[in-house]
Amino acid sequence: MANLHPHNHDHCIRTAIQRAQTVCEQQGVRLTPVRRRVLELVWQNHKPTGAYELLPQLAADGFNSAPPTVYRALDFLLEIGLIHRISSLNAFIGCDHPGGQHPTGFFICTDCGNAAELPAARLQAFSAELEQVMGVQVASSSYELTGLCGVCRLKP
Amino acid sequence: MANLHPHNHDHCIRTAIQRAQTVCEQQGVRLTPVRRRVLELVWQNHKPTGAYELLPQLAADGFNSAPPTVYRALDFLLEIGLIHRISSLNAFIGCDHPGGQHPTGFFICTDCGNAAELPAARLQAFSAELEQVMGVQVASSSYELTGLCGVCRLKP
DNA sequence: GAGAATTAGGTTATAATGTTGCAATTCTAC
DNA sequence: GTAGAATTGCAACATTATAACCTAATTCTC
Repeated sequence: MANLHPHNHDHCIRTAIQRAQTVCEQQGVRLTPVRRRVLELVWQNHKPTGAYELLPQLAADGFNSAPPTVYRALDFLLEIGLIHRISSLNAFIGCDHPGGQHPTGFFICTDCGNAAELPAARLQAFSAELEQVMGVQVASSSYELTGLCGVCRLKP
Repeated sequence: MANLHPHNHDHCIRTAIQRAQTVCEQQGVRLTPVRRRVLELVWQNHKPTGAYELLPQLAADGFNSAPPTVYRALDFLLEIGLIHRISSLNAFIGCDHPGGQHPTGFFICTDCGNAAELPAARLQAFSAELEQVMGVQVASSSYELTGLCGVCRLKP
């Protein structure tokens, strides 16, 4: 729930970038300037962010800013698990704990707009339970919840 | 898993429409010709169906077929829980067990394209578990899984 | 049953989101 | 340093969804 509460924002971004670099080195892929900048922007917004919101932000930095540029960067980041896509919002958000492939899951507060990643272990367990019960073989999954977060539910 | 296996298709559609009529009467809303036809088409396709796929199908029946017509009908059907929206596919599919509001959840086979609704009770339980653990209040939820269904995973 | 209020549908245009195809450039490995 | 691969630039286009405004149908109230 860390990201539903106030916190040191710059720190978030910096560590996210550092982790990204590590992951990219490990996987032998390139964190190019556009890709890095897109990742920074996604973390900077710190809320689910649409691809088209990133375009002007990229342009402001002197980067090329046509849709394919952003989508290619986002696809790359999705691919190696540095961000997630929240399809009910057509939006993207930084991954809390990149490194391995894990199921996507978010709670999205309808009041403040923040999104908190769901505990991967529980998602994994539930997915396994469903595989069992339904006799299927799960390849990917995404769970999206909306409602009021711990902070907003206590507001007047 | 009923709808991942061969079955009497016309029967599906007929019962879906009958249930829809009941639900609409109960809720005091109108199942107008366009709405009914859209629901029939969604069931007829029997796979997640995009709004724009419905347009020519509606046109063939002599109905008006502009995007707003279809979206209005789909919104109505969503509202009263007769269909679900699968946002990772931008598609719609008939609800197995309409009547009450319940969490949306589907397993989508990447091979045959069929979608099976997840057991609502388990979704409900998992959602409650997450509410507890995360201290949030859930208003809606949608779980979308992909992979191989029981039939397709046994194919060569 | 007349008239007001509500709900539903028709029509046109446009917004928002995402993709394709190809040429130019940059990087990597040898 | 050169061939091949990966990345980016660019222009056009495809898909999905909504806004705005008006007309028609239905329901409600008296």
